[in-house]
Amino acid sequence: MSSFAGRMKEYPTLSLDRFDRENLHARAYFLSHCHKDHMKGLKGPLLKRKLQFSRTVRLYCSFVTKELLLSNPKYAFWEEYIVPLELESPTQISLVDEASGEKEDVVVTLLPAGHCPGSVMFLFEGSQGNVLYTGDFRLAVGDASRIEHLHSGNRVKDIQSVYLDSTFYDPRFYQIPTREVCLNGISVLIGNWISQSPYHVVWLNCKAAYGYEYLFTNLGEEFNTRIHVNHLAMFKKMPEILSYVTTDRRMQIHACRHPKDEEFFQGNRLPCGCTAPDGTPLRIISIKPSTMWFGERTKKTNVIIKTGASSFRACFSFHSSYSELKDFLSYLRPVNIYPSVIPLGRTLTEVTQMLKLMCRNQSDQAAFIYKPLGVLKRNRVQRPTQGDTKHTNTHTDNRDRCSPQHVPERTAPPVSVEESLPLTVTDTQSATHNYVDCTESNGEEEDDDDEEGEEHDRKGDTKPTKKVIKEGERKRKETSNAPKWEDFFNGEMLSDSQNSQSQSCCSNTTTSPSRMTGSQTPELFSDQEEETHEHNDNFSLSLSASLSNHSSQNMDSCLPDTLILQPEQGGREQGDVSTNTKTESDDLILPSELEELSTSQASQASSDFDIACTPESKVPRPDELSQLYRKLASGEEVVIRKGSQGFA
DNA sequence: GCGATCAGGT
DNA sequence: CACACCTGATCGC
Repeated sequence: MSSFAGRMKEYPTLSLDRFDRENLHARAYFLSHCHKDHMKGLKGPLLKRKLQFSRTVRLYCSFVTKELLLSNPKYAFWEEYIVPLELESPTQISLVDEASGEKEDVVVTLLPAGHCPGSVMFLFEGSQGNVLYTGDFRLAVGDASRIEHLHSGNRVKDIQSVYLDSTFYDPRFYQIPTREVCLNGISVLIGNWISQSPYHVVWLNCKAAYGYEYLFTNLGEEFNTRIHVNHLAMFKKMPEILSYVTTDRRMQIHACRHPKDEEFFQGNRLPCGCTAPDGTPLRIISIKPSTMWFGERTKKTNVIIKTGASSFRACFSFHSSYSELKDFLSYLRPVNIYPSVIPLGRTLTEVTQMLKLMCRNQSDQAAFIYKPLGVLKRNRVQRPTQGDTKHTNTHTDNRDRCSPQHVPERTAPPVSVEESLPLTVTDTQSATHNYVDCTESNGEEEDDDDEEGEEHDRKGDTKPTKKVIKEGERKRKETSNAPKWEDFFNGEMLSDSQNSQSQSCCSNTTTSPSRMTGSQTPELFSDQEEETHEHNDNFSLSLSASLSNHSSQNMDSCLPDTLILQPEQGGREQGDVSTNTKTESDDLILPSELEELSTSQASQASSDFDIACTPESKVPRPDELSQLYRKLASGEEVVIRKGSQGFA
């Protein structure tokens, strides 16, 4: 939860995501997204009063955030004070002190944050340097390089400070399966259930917060259905969402919530009722999206975990993992990094210390510390990235992004045109008009033209950036001026790299915890019921969450995600569980287990790092192995390194 | 009576 | 595995 006080050192006259206390005196407000912990004071009477007496104070946010905010009557009074801005459209804002008339200009650019619909990061460029406030965000490894406005020409902008969503800035949260991987796991689980009969339904036990919408849209698309939800009104101007949700409860996928007594409706009860219109009892499984993370030494990332007879937890994260954050920061290399969240069990000092390592003047040190991991992991996988899931494009270069040493001094790898994000000239103009409206002044649309062009990347050289963008804009799907929740999806589309890098250390195996080699970290895999349940095959499947384009389960197919579904137990609550949806079952387990074993073996079972082999050594090939076996069997002398156990 | 804050729950 | 949110108790105005 954000503990950001609302103000940045460089531009203390504006406030972000906090609207109480000192922030009451701000000259401009910014709301990164519509979550309550970023809206403190936003409906306060003091602020309301201030607005009524002010001619210049406005709230800046994305169109989608505006829409969501105003859908709540408590914030309706903001309507005339909100200035929605297009994504990726640098907009000059005058910060006016109404008492003295003193004025300071700053250029703000909204960047997609991938956290929830409408969520953005704010890039400020002005006399005090370039400052990035991330709000809450989830970007995948490599995404920073695709954000046009973080670049100037082919270089990374000189960022003075980053105000960071540090929710998971802790090695504990080293890895969180990518959005696509998680989505895929959920899809498989749902597909296997609802295909059994029209009475098999799924309840997505989502929190009352924005951020699950992409789940709904993707599932809706995949299963050609709508998701049952309680309210639609907030999405009325967002057809991309609206077309996948409904208040009709005769759906097989639900994300509805009961107004009260949530605990009563846990497990396999459906908030909107447990029987079909014709009276037939529904067969319900519940899926609770929740964050799951994995240590750096962990190969497996089970995106689905069974937590009860008919309940599951599915991996889902609104925030970037530790490795994603490190990638982001090592790409930008800001001078300062300020955490806006203190991860549980840590102190501000600790986090600040850790973040220092990612700051520019510490860069050598950071590289020294982290380089080995990146190098080793990267080297292991040679195959090109497998693009995965329907929303992913392939970017074979992503893997490189992983390691700090690939971050150029200050020059960014050129962002290819097709990867760049859109900015239409009209966007910019309309945004500028917004600005003009609220602080009477120059109506000219070129605010950046006459910037001092010297000092290379320093502040506000938006001009070159714009030029680059113009080339790229064609390639992107049309962006209209209409309010669109793509603010969010843009973020989504950025993360097309997926499976490759953030999990480059993984092999695609499916094993139960008990079968794991000693090197694993067992606590991560204590899948609640897993060990206690015997497989009764009623609903047992064990497969990769990313089935689509992994025809074979090669050792180096770097898909880590393993979907572990345990058999449906007895099912008396559901009345049953007739079925046998044993899909790709046990036969699949074996080969991968073997792989798992031999892989661990090769790395001496000490960790999941891709520890480099002894220079002369290599992983034995099958034929070599059988030869080895023969020798062993015949009693021939074979040199065996300490710790090797032979292949079971 | 209202808002802010905290504890406790999901 | 924690997120974002809700409710209810308490306190101050």
